[in-house]
Amino acid sequence: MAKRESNVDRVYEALRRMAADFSFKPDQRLNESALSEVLGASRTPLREALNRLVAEGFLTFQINRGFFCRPLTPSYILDLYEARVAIECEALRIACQRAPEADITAFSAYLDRMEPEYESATELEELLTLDESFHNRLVQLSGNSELQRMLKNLNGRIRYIRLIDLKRMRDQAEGRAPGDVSAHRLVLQGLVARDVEVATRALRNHIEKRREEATEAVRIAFSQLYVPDED
Amino acid sequence: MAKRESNVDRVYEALRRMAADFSFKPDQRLNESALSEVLGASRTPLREALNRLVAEGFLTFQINRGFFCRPLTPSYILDLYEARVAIECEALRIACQRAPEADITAFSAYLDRMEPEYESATELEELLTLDESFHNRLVQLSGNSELQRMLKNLNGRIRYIRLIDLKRMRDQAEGRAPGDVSAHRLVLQGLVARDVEVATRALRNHIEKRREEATEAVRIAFSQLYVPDED
DNA sequence: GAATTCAAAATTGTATACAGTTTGGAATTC
DNA sequence: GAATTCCAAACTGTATACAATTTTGAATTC
Repeated sequence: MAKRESNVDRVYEALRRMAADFSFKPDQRLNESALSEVLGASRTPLREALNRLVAEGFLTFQINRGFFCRPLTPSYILDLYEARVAIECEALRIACQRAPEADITAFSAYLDRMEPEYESATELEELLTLDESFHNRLVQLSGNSELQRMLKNLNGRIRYIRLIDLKRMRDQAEGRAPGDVSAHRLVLQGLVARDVEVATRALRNHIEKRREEATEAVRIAFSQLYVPDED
Repeated sequence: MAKRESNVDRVYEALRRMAADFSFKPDQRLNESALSEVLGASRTPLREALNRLVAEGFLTFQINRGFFCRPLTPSYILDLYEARVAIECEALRIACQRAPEADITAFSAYLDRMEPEYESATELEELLTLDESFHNRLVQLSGNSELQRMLKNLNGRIRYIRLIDLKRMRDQAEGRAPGDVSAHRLVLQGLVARDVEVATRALRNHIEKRREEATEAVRIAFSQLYVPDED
């Protein structure tokens, strides 16, 4: 009965969540002693986890000054979404070319099964998890572990941005945030036909549309957040 | 006079090099005490560096059993090269669409300047560095830091494979390993014309051709390396 | 002689101590 | 009162010690 999760893993997960949610303010310096107390671990495992997060792009590091929360700028958001396009469209291309017919059928069935959940989801977190799940499964169809790893990393860093976006959508459209079901259907249609051009065009359009909305949503959220702090 | 490099950075670089060169055997378990002695640092900074390398995909980790060298399988090589296609082709697409004319001109001049070096390079390391440099600069033209980060990571993990490939090429073709100058020129032509389709097709073909050669080279190198070890 | 048990040795996991560096603010200067 | 100096407090960097876990191999069993 070997332990499944190490203490470092636990600390890492907690920190990743805090970094993704911006529980730390952008550019904030992280105090190791305070964090180790909050997380119930000494500085040794804490720093191991922090080093992982730096390598993954969640945090930054300066010698003798420690670890910092990453700032959230429009160009950073653009970079992340463009990277998503790169990863997902290439995965989709590969899937069109060589995913087994059975896997595509299963993917199609998955989308059918999820559609009602999409339509009825009320929690933003739930909606986001469903959306992420669609994209993760799409990349899984490529059978490429590196692309999956990269998408997982991007999703982790983009999650908070998407929540801001979804929140704004819901606030605007009396309580309904769109689930992108139709956009996902378009991608699936291209995949089923194994038409690389049609499928990737649909996916690219979908992600880029989301990027524009998210950038705008973050801009608005920040303009409301960073009101004059001076006295 | 702030120090530029921390001890962890130094240890990290040394370990990354060892991992990339497969100074560790595939799947080998790394002994922390032995490594810390070799690298002249205690286990605390050593483990911080090892955690970074796990996050970057150079090593793997098992709880209570420590750090392991990553095995080098054909499907792993395929994954890495496919990820390169994803990153580089999307970067090229972005560059075609919005790189400043001046940057493209400078890139073209760079290729002109490098061509003689390519032709005269004798060391494999030198040739490889020149080739990596071309691809890095190409992705820089996109202005996307995430894509640059991802390519840097992939290049680090793929370097040893490319060396095996170049070595085999040179051995086969009496002392001349091809510098891919003409393939690079084709990509540049597409970029100068800002023709996304032409440019990305040339780049994709180039990388995929390299992948096939590299996979074969590694297969041969390993069949010679892993001769019957039993007695 | 193959499988099993078990304890010693080796190895990893982490708290802690302390050295080295940075930070913040009081004292000083102009 | 703005700028500068300097020192104490806070914080990071890392060696080390020891606890927890895994590995190894000798002894034992069938």
